[in-house]
Amino acid sequence: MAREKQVTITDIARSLNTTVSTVSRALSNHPSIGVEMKKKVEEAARKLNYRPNVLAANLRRGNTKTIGMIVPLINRHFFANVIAGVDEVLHREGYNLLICQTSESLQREKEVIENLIQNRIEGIVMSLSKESFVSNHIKKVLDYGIPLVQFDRVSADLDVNKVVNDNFNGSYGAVSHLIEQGCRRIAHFGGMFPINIYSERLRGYKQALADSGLNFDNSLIFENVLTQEDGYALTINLLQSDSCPDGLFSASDMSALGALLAVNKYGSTLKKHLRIAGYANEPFTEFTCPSLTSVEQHSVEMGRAAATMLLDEINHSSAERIHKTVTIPAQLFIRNSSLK
Amino acid sequence: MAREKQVTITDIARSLNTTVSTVSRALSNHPSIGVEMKKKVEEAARKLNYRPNVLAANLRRGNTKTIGMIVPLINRHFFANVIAGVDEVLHREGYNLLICQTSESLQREKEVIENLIQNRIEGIVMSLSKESFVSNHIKKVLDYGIPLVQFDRVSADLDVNKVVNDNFNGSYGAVSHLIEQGCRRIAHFGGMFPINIYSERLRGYKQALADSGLNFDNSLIFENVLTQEDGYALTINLLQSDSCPDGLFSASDMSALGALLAVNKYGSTLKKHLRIAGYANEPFTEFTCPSLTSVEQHSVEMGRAAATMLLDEINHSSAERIHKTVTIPAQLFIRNSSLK
DNA sequence: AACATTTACGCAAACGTTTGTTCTTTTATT
DNA sequence: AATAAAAGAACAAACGTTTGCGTAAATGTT
Repeated sequence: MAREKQVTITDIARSLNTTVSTVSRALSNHPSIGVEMKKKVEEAARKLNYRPNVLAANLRRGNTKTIGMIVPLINRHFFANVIAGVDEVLHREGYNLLICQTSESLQREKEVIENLIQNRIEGIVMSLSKESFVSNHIKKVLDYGIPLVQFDRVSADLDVNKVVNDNFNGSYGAVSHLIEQGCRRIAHFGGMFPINIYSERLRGYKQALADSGLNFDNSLIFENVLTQEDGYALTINLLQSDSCPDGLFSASDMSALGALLAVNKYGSTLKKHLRIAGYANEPFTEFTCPSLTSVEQHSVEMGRAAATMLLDEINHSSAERIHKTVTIPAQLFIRNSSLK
Repeated sequence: MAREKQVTITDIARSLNTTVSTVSRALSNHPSIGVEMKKKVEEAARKLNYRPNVLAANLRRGNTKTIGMIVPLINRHFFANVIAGVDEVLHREGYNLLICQTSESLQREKEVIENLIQNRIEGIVMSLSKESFVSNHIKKVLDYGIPLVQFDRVSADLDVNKVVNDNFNGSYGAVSHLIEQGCRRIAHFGGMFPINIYSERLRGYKQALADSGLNFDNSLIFENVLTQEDGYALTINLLQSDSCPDGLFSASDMSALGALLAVNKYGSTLKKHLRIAGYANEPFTEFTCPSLTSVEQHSVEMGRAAATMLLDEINHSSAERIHKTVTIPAQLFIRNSSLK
């Protein structure tokens, strides 16, 4: 508000008895300005403590060098790492990153999208909130001609650039591993199945069972068990039931952790055991007792890939582009929780 | 680049045979515009798929509603949480957050500061990189009249708003706890001592020893032992020495974890034991074997406090302000690693 | 009925740049 | 020495808003 008068190129021009156009070109090292004039301008700029106003520049030339990023929660390990990957390649190319979090709310997602458009960001990389089953608000981005790449939680019904973890194979590998370890009744703690990542993990789970000739028991599949608490409570139930499973593949490390703690606490007294595998390879999985088998998603790499795709679309904006889906391989980290 | 012609208030004005000023005021619900005109403008805006160009608006009215945030690493648990806290209060007040990471490089820190100034952010909340022992580049921010609040790693020699964890008391409490548990020779794994947080933790450590009448052994203090690897290697050395300590207070959970793993592996064969406490209360501390005693820093709360201070300075910009330091209490989480 | 006030809107300048065009001076070409 | 070309710099418009001021018509006051 009470910002003291900015010093502008007009001030520089006046101090040198020249014009703004000359100063502007001098500062951007334009060839048609003499080397002597450039020196003088640079010195005057320094002396006056001048800072270019990039708002004005952006307005004039019609591009902000910034791209918008939308994540459900900024401080989740996974998202923070994707952000880091995105920032890495974007910063290298001179772009700024405007980061917004939706807090898993569709309403907020709509708001931040509007906000980003109005801020004239040049592209968006985003992951959907848990409530985002519709995609009208995403279409607005496309209608406005803004390059978009979705990552992780993506819109199944939208033809846009996407980068996703190979949830199917990640899941398939984890479940196959449990089977190899002797599991015959494997439970699955999933997320909300309409969301692509969770449906894919479920699909991988089913396929692995099928390919091993194990029959599939719907009563062993649980939707929306993603937290430590839910995993803990549900596992206690399972351990007490007569048809207790002997393995668990969880779509979330948190609920896998809950399960692990439940087994630690009640397993021996109930004479039941569960071999467990989780998903996401959260930092703690290495240190639990026993250590937790999990699937690494290479989140930083996902961020890099997303940013690279976006930049590519921004730079080679051939009218109608073909939208690709980049799949980042999943990697199973076998630890003690799943071993015999 | 090939951005299709923007639709502007000029287009709206033309479509209604009125002027841009009327449209502008109508859109911002100015009282001197008739209700009927407002309706027409809003409808035309919707019909034309108009989005205000906030760049232009910002340029004109001389304020961007965005503040800059500078962190060493965006995907560290601690920083990600502070960011979340900052974003929470800033978003609530209608501000955008431009986040930059320095990757612990002073050079990058200088660059992003310049960049933020040039983007005319209205304030900065930042934590220093590990290389930032000088503060000329920070002074530029102040010289330019930009409200600044530093958090966590702050400049000792600068009179600015700060919010810091109570590192002294956090450390003091942890060491006192170790002493209560019977430790008599307590080692300290520290960071780089010129950095305020690490010097404070060292100070708390020394004070706790002194207050318990324990004598202080310089050979038990180690600078810059912050990683799991360093903690692990160093602890093995300690376990093998004849003057092995019986306790360890680490300024980092990572090196505390390394120590814990080293003790797990070699403690029994070497017939040595260490009670351990770390700092930061990283998510994994709860799940290690044994679980790791640590000090919680309330990172989200730090972020909220920092943002609140910043907003306060922005809004009540009385020419010369008194700069405060807000101290967030530390909280000791006692777990098994430190118990007898 | 004459004037004052209010309501609703138009005019034009300003924010700080960038950039196409024009103009003057210097240097090269013949 | 006359002319063409190149170099260096100035002019002015434009980017899309906001906002102070002016003004016509409508309403209120006496």
